Amino acid sequence: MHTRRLVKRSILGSRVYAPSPTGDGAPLTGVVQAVKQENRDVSTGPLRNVYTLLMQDGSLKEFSEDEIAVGFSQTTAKGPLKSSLKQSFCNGRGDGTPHQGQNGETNSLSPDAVEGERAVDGRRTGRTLEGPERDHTRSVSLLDQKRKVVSSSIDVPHARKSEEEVDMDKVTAAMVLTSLSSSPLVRSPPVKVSEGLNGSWKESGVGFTPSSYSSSGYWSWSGPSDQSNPSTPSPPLSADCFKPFRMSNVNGPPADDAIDEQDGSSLLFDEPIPRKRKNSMKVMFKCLWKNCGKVLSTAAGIQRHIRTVHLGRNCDSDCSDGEEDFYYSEIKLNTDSVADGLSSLSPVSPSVLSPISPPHDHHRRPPAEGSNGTNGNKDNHSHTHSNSTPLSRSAPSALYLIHAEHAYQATAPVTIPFSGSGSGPGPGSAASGSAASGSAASGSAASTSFTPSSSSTFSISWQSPPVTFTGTAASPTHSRTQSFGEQRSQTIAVLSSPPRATGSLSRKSRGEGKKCRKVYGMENRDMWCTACRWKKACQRFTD
DNA sequence: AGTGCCGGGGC
DNA sequence: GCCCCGGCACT
Repeated sequence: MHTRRLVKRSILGSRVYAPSPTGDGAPLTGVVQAVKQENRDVSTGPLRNVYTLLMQDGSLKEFSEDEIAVGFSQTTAKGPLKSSLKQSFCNGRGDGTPHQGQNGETNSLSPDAVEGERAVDGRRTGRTLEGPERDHTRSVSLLDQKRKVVSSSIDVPHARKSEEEVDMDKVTAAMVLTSLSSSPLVRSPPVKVSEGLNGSWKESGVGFTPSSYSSSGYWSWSGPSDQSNPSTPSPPLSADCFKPFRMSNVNGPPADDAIDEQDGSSLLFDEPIPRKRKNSMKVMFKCLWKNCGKVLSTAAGIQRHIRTVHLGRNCDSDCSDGEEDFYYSEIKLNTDSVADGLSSLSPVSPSVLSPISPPHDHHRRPPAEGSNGTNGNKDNHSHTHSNSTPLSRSAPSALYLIHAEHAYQATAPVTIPFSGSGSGPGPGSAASGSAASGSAASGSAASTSFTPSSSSTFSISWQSPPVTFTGTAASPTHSRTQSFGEQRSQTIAVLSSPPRATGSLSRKSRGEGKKCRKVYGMENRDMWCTACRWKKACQRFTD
């Protein structure tokens, strides 16, 4: 039913026979390029459709509906031509169902109808590109005109589009618009799709014709209802096909920017939107710029971000030299499994995911101990502090937005090392690093960062130097099984909680060096440093 | 148990 | 600020 209606209203692109201007009786073949109505302002008399035909010689001529030999509307249909068309069309549909006479209006009237169909489509799409200016103006007018033509001369319900169809129209339009503007690479394949489409889709009962957008102003295709069927031929992605829509943009349903921001990334796949959505895959683009980590859903967006924010270029993408490409990476997400992917994506950094190793006392003080800042070990303190700074800077900004739940975990020393290149060992080695913590004199260096395996792109560089932290004493295995959120919280606690917030629990381990007591003994207590005498941290033999 | 040292109190 | 001490953590 559906396709039949669509076919009914297919006018543009149809090959018709027109009377020879010389009047010698030899008909000329032309392709309908536009339809308009005459006598529009005349209240009396019926409206008359005038068809602009692209003749074989390339010229454009206008003919009234009475003049051309085609089954348009209710006008005359030349017997043999009509029957020929009808026959071929029925064959094309593959259902043999008898059709109403006006069905033939869409199709070529030439004897080689089947071939003609493709030829017409190919020509039509080609034509729309060959004369941009002309086609632009024409396309704009076509939409309006066609709407009227349909309503006035063809008995077709106006409101044929379901909401799903409208949505699909938007999706398709968005997809095409983005494909046109994002990457030239995606242009070529869709053309092939379109070419094959003219055969296969029609044969499967799908009528994708220019008129399908005429009644509503949207481009659309009317395919099988189950768009999700992977085996379903792709909807027309041809840039050629959609160029008129883009140029005309009468109703302008899709906003370019909005689409670019939302679905543009999807066009990096050579897959139609429906299939991609079925896979629930989403591509995000992460800014790799230091201190940034911004994640956007579109390449254009991230490029714009990099260009404007990091490269300091305010110009449009035209003046881009492609340098932005080096500063972002693509992240593929399974939107099903990563339900909170977006929320967790930005904050997650290798530092967050680093394994935690318990403190060891081969050193009198773990390097991070200096964060206490009360033992007079200024070097340690400042060192740790300076280490934390790059971490903070290099971490995604969203890190600071994480609320530190489970802050209580940040009660014991922990080392959170990670490699700056982000190429550190994966989860498995993280576990090994934790296991080796007992013997790792430089445990922080031996420990490894935890790179989430869910996405390979997490291994991108975060431009952070190795750093040792004092923080949570959760067991290594715990940290391995933690959810990202927990790990984030843990890191936040590390970054934000005062070193001594938990009092004695964060008490630094006892120094192993000689102290006044040992050196001088109880007998010579007067020789002790003041701190030792006062049972404070020795200030003479600091380690 | 010995030791380091934090927190606190008295002066 | 000086001095001392209780008490905890660690070895």
